[in-house]
Amino acid sequence: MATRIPRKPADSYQHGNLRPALIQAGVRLLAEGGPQNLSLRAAAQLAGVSHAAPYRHFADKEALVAAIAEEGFRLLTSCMRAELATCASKRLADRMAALAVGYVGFAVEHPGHLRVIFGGVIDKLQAPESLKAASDEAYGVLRGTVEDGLASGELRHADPDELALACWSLTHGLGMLLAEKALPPPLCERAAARAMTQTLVAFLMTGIERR
Amino acid sequence: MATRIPRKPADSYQHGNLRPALIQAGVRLLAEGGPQNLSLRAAAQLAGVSHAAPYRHFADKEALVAAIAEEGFRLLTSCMRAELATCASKRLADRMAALAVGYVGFAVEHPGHLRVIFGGVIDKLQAPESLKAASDEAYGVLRGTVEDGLASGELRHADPDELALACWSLTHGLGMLLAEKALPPPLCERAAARAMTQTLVAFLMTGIERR
DNA sequence: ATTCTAAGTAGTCACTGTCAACATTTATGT
DNA sequence: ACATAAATGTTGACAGTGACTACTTAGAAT
Repeated sequence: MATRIPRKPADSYQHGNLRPALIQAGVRLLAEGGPQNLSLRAAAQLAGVSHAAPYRHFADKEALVAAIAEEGFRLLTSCMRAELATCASKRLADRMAALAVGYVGFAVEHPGHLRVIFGGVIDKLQAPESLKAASDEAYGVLRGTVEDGLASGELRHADPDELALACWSLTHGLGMLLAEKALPPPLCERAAARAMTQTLVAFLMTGIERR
Repeated sequence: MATRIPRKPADSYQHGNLRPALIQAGVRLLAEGGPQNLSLRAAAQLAGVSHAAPYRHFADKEALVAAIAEEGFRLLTSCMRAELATCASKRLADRMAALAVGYVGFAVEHPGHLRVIFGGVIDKLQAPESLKAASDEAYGVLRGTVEDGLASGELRHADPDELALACWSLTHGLGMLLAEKALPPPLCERAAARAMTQTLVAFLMTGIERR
């Protein structure tokens, strides 16, 4: 249960990889027990270093949380891009479904990151610039796909931000509910979640496609 | 900023209303600073009692959180019911929009409750029975409306749970994003949020209505 | 009026975030 | 090569927090 996060050299004084190891440990603590389960000391212990070592890499706890959030956004972006890449179809509906599958997959497989990003743990108003950039890039993937759909005439004429928000909301809501296990367990299986995501996105797409 | 929560008698030894006062204080702490900002001691201070007084009313911090969650579900249910009640139309699309407006209104005006319910703060697996009941009742409002729509033929033939989940996901996602201020500020205004909710639900309804 | 009980207080312990002082390893300049 | 600086990690300390126990007080019951 309490697997150590390996340090590079066998048992040297220096860890060699402490920063990423702390992030990884933090994510695990988050995923296992929610926001209150995340402590710098516990993360340090998981990484196999002393309780004050984290301060060589993070100014304070908030900085660690921000780093987790940033990694989360990058992960989210890459999950969406990966699904888009494996989507052979050029149809917008299929591409939107792929995007959503990537998003939901991220939510289910990285609940720790998700909680940090959307659980009120970070103060978005005073977040570092790099975090906002990572966030914008994730939204950009969605926004870009919607714009493609508008350009190709597959989407009905409407405010692109409204269309994007509709997809985002649906997908985000489903992802959150799955990650929080607010839905019946069978639905939380990977395959079931994937199928459900495609079904729900199809519902929405029918509503916003050009007729 | 730190308004005291009033006690019944002027300055008596007994508070008289400590339990609800602590819940109220907890909600405020949650809403202001996220899950890590909630502490029993801070709540006690807001209520104007000593640090151990809460233990006369709550077994531990988790019990306070559970009480907040339960109140949250009841609030959510009543917000949805209230909007449904003021909805004159019998059209399913209008009723679903009203439901969503109630849900989103709850999210925006009670972010503290929302975070407790859906922020991984409580362990849903070992939550008290009353909490599950309150949760089921909230879902029941949505589920009931969907069933009405199926019965009246306004909804296309599909699994009612899938249809309900589509509405729930969209609404929940929008509510979460608004509550977390992940969307541009103008959208977080009450009127703007209401309009956006109606727009997005209309998108979805077009997709799941019978044609 | 006396007594009983619910409600609040004080004190304590373990854990957490944070900082400062010290130690060790690695990198750098000559 | 060697001395020295910078980076990284450790130890120890302090205040704030959750949680528990023992004590005190207000208010109701008899």
